[in-house]
Amino acid sequence: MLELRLVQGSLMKKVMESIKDLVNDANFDCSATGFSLQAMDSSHVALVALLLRSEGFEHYRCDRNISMGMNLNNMSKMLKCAGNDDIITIKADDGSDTVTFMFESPTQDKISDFEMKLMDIDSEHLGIPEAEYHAIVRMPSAEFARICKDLSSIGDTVVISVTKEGVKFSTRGDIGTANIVCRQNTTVDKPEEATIIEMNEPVSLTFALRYMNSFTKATPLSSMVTISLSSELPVVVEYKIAEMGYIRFYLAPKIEEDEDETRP
Amino acid sequence: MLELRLVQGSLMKKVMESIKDLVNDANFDCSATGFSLQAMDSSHVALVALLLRSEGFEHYRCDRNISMGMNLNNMSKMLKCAGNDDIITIKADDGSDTVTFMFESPTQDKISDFEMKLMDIDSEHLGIPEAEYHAIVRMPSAEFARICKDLSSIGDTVVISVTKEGVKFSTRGDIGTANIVCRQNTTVDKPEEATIIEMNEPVSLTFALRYMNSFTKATPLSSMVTISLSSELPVVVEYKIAEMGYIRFYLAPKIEEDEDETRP
DNA sequence: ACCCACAACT
DNA sequence: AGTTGTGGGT
Repeated sequence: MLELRLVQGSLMKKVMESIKDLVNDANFDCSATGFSLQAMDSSHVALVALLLRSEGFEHYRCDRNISMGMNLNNMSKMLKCAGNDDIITIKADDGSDTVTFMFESPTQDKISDFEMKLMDIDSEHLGIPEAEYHAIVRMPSAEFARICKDLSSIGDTVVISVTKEGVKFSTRGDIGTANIVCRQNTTVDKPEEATIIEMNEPVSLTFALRYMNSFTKATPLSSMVTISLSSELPVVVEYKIAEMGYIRFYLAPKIEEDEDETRP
Repeated sequence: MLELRLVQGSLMKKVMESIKDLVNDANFDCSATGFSLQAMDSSHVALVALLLRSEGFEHYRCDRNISMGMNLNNMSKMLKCAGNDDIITIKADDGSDTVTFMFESPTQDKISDFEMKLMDIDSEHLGIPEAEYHAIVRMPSAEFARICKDLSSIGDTVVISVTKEGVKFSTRGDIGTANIVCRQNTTVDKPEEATIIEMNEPVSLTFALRYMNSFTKATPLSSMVTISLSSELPVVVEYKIAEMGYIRFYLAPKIEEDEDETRP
């Protein structure tokens, strides 16, 4: 028996909106620890890891670990039927092949329940090792989203370079080039606008903007984003979910090509 | 000679927006009683009945009963040219095959007139008998609209079931099922949020959501909607138009199919 | 009710 | 990538 009650239902709605464009089907794993998901995007390039800790729920009952395969598009359709102020409860009976989403309006005058078929999805659950990163950039999530969007109108990839002065986002395309530099600034009075760089050694890596732009769908979940970079490691783009956990996106860097790609 | 002057012109605009998606051409009937319309939707499944009583107009002159056939899309185009605060006057000369819409801006600084060709439309005017209904649900129109919209993302039809506890809207589709229950609640201090159920006997009927969603286009006309249900009778979805009359939509229930539709 | 932003479609 | 339509916020 599984029963998770989340008073701030809009949070679950936002989580779905963050993931559904990247991943079609995924297993949600429930244990005493919390509600989590790990999945590759449909083209097997990026990886999403979500964690909502049990302590963040108003009620969390999970008798035994279960893995529920869901079509995220369908799940998203149902969650869209919840009001932003609704309380959301996710229920599943043991051995059932369905999951139920229950929405309670704040006044309790409207109670909705939506039942969805679960699916069998085989997914290898990758252990993601904790790693030391060469550089960790923490900046306003809206600013990062704006940068990725802006750069993608010029080029397809972004080079993220971190020095101790700041972080530089660069691209190059048919119509020209673009460089956006964000200086470290720890505005003490406005922590929501700070850009903080922890750097052990300079790093410069190239990523596909298409994926970065998908990741920024999570922007409504947190005002800050953390970007962790190491050469030879996938970048981690993390949005903390207040009081509950995080959503993390992993993306392998592109191997830097020679300047002149046509050279033999 | 016909001359109807309506200071609250936005009301006529809203009326057109409510009907034009459902009905292409219709006769507007004018008599001493008022300005009315009765028409089947283009696929002859639903029926719209509109009444704007003469007393609701600031000036109402209708020398003899006339019926004016109009293309509602074209009429709507013209009415869209009226400002929301404009005074709208509808004029037609005896024997003329045109109708004129005149719009006066609140300051009287701008006077527009639009003339439109009338058309010959043969329509049988159905007498709609007053009926006793098994159940009458009165609820906030915005809530009803939201429910119809939400359910249509899951299924094509809605089962509306009324018991004395409340009214339940259910659907079923490929991705799952949905049930939304609204409890009766007569919040005395907020009559605009009340849900009131008058029930003589329980009733459960099935309707096409496509039509329900068309009906909810009338939501801007009234904060409340009334849904009258009887088995074997068309449902009536009514929006009162303040001080003037109403717009009513009729829709026959779907005959409940056997559980197993493939049975011989 | 109007304006802005995000999402889907071309 | 641009445009149009829809949904949410002020």
